[in-house]
Amino acid sequence: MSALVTILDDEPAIREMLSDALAEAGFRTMSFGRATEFEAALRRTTPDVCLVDLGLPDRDGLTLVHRLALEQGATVIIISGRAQVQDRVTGLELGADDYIIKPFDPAEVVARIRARLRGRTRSAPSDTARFNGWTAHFDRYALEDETGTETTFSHAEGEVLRLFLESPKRLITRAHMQESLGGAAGESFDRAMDVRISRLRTKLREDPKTPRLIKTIYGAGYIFLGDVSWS
Amino acid sequence: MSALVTILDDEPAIREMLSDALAEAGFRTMSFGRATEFEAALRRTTPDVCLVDLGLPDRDGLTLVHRLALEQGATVIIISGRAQVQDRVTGLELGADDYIIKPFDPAEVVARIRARLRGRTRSAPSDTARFNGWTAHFDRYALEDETGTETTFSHAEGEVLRLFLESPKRLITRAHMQESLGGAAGESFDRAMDVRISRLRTKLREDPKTPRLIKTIYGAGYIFLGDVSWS
DNA sequence: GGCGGCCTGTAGGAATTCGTTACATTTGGG
DNA sequence: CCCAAATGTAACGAATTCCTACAGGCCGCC
Repeated sequence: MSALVTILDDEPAIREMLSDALAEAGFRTMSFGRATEFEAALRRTTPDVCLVDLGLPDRDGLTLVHRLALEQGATVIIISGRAQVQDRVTGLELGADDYIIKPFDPAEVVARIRARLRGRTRSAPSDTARFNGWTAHFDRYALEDETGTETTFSHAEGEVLRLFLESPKRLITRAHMQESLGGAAGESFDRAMDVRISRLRTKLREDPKTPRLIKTIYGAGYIFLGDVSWS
Repeated sequence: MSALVTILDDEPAIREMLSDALAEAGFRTMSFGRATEFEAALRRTTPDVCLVDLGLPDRDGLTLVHRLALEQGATVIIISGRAQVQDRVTGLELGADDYIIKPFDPAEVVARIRARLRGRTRSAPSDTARFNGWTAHFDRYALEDETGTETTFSHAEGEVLRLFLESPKRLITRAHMQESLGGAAGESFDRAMDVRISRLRTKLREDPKTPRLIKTIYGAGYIFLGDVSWS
């Protein structure tokens, strides 16, 4: 599945230029002219990379970047006409992953997006993860207690657990989850996901009232708390 | 443990400028003027980030970048005087994580290194705020008492609380709040905000008669009193 | 083939979140 | 002091999510 890149810029010409170049490079794209539209879309899906113009009419761009990058853990590339070094430094320190100055060449934007996507999967694929006293062995579908007791989990449960462990402390939208789990565009596949998560919560011995590891964000998705280390 | 950054550049002045700036920023540094020295050092240590100048006397820089980035999995930032778009694109496509053009500002180099190190852990850093005996844990949606007792708050309540904590002791107009909370269309969204604040006040155990933290400014908006410190 | 067990999606009711409505209360101007 | 506008809050209801069955499918075993 190709990566999803969002474009947030108030100038239609720039949106079009970017989305053409990105589509030709093989990315899926979504364009927005206003921050509010963009934020509405974020409730339904999780982009792999967000291109954000700082000069927005309806919102302070830097605040948006901060929330995207630090609160939600998204990958953010700022595209801005402000070329001062100080602008770039503050943008990057607020959590942006890259900073591109207008006017730009679409080819460079594509190359920088690819660099960000590449860095994500560089770590060697491994199939055991430790988190908060638990150890998940994906090779033998077993979940190990802190006392060493093992419970097995099914393939479907493992898919959900892996998704959570690969993006801890980040919001995972239902749409993104549905896409990652190969969920056909089923109309009521939501319920199936609910059940998968419910069963996973049971195996993790979560208290339904106060979940410590898998937290529900009403109307948005889920977030996995817990400090994960792969090996 | 601070991160290790290597500098590979044939000009001593640039090496010194970079290593000074990086040391001041809290990194450990190692400088090299020739690729062969650098490669010898690589056999003994693994740097977190490698700064590489392309114009080296004893080796083709791009080949070195390619080997570093793709075969060894290192994080590479190219620093080059070659400013053409095509140079940047090929450098990034050969595996570099970033490309900085000479002349550069050391502050931007530091910011870009930090961005690379930050991107390594996909989990969002914990953001918590302390104020007047309370501790708000936005990552797990919990509000902690001065005695350590925790209450959870919902997503909507968290949005309001975050807005207050980001601008303490400043007037927050209803219009600004409405815009920040995404409520775009609703004309009678005012009531919704009132209710959100009411529920938040209940969780903060505010006495309705004498609010200590969230003060209402009749006809204008709200002010959050209290000394906030983020971490 | 038939039986039983495990996995997994579907269904429907319970529980939660949160905006809306309705009404009480407060504020500030005349 | 009176009134209209602004604000607080309880109660309701729509949307969303959780959970307990239940059914179909797949596999192994007799």
